[in-house]
Amino acid sequence: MSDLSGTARLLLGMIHVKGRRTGYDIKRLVEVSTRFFWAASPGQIYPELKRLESDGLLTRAEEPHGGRARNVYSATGQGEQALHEWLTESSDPVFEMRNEALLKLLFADSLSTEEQIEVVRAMRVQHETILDGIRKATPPYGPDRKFGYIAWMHGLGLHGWVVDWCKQLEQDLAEGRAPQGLQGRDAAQAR
Amino acid sequence: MSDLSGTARLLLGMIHVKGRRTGYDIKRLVEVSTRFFWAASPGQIYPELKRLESDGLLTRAEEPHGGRARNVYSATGQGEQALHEWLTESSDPVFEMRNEALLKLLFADSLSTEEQIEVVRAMRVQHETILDGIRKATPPYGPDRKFGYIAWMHGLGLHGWVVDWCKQLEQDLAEGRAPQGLQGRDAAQAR
DNA sequence: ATACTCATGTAAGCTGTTACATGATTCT
DNA sequence: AGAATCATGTAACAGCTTACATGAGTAT
Repeated sequence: MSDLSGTARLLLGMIHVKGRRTGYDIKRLVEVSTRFFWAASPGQIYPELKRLESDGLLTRAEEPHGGRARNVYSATGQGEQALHEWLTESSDPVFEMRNEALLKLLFADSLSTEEQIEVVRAMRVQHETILDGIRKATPPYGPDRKFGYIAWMHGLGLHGWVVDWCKQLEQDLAEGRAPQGLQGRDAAQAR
Repeated sequence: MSDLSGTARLLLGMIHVKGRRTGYDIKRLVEVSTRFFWAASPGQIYPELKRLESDGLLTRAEEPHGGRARNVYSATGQGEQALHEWLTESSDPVFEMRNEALLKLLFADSLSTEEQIEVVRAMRVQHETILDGIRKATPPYGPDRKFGYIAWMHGLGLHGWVVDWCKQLEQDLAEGRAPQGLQGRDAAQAR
């Protein structure tokens, strides 16, 4: 299994697909691309870049812009190798979710119908906001970056699905209909 | 905003919908229900139960079973109130995801087609496994626990969607077809 | 007898966020 | 002149997992 930290995977991957970058570049890239499925804060990015340099996976070039310091990192052969090992390793990938709206929903039986609908509405709005964030980040990926586009489409599809699910539930709750209506639809869909 | 910790929300909610429980009960409930969207380990559950007791949100009853210690926790009025406040508060709920397979996919352009397909396959298998876990936990929720059923259906639908998405992508990659085929389908779906 | 489940907890350590600190450059 | 952006970092803290430790009851 790969001994790269989560942040290291992100950094090596970013530098691999985007070319030599500064910590600040990567911070911005994360904000518009991986944020919703692999977050990283500056407090992690900068120290991890240093660590990867001292481990020989990255090299650093000082390229100040005027009097402003600037460290541009590139992958070494060892770094590229570590990246490829991680990408092709067969241990199961991390998948974690923290979904507070869904947790509220799980405990929502004793709420009033209005309060229940409000929980679902908040959940929908949240995923609509994420959807907007993804749409804004229209991937500049050409034919050489097919997978940037694929990952982007995945985000649209996934959060779009959730938004539709919420809308359906909001309707069912508002019309006092038991969400058995969901049963047929989703059971078939989820098979 | 609620000052309850993430684990506190889970514990109060569980005790609210399931009635008085031990830490061990809750640990098992988490394993079969919230695990995939709100995890909690024993190392968090036991200390947090104590904390909630000393904060007056839970009461503890010692009910040893033979020589085996057993602490059964119930919600106090204050605890129920804190739960209701959390459920109805309007600050945006936590939503976080960590999806390593998707991160790999984002960086997969330089892999061979076989390696690319393997990444997607691993992703699919992972969500199929989660789907199995959810299905096994068939919710015993009656008409008084409608939302247990709703949350369960959400899990089936969501992970089912991902599995279908992976299958489609696997096919497209295997057939050398550019996943433009996805474009029409998902763009419409995601609207 | 042995293994599994019930039951409770602690300690070490890793990961990650938030907030802060600093200062230069560029845009309005 | 002032605000926003570029650019790098640190320190304190919160959250969570893993591994360990302990022991009683129950099923095979």
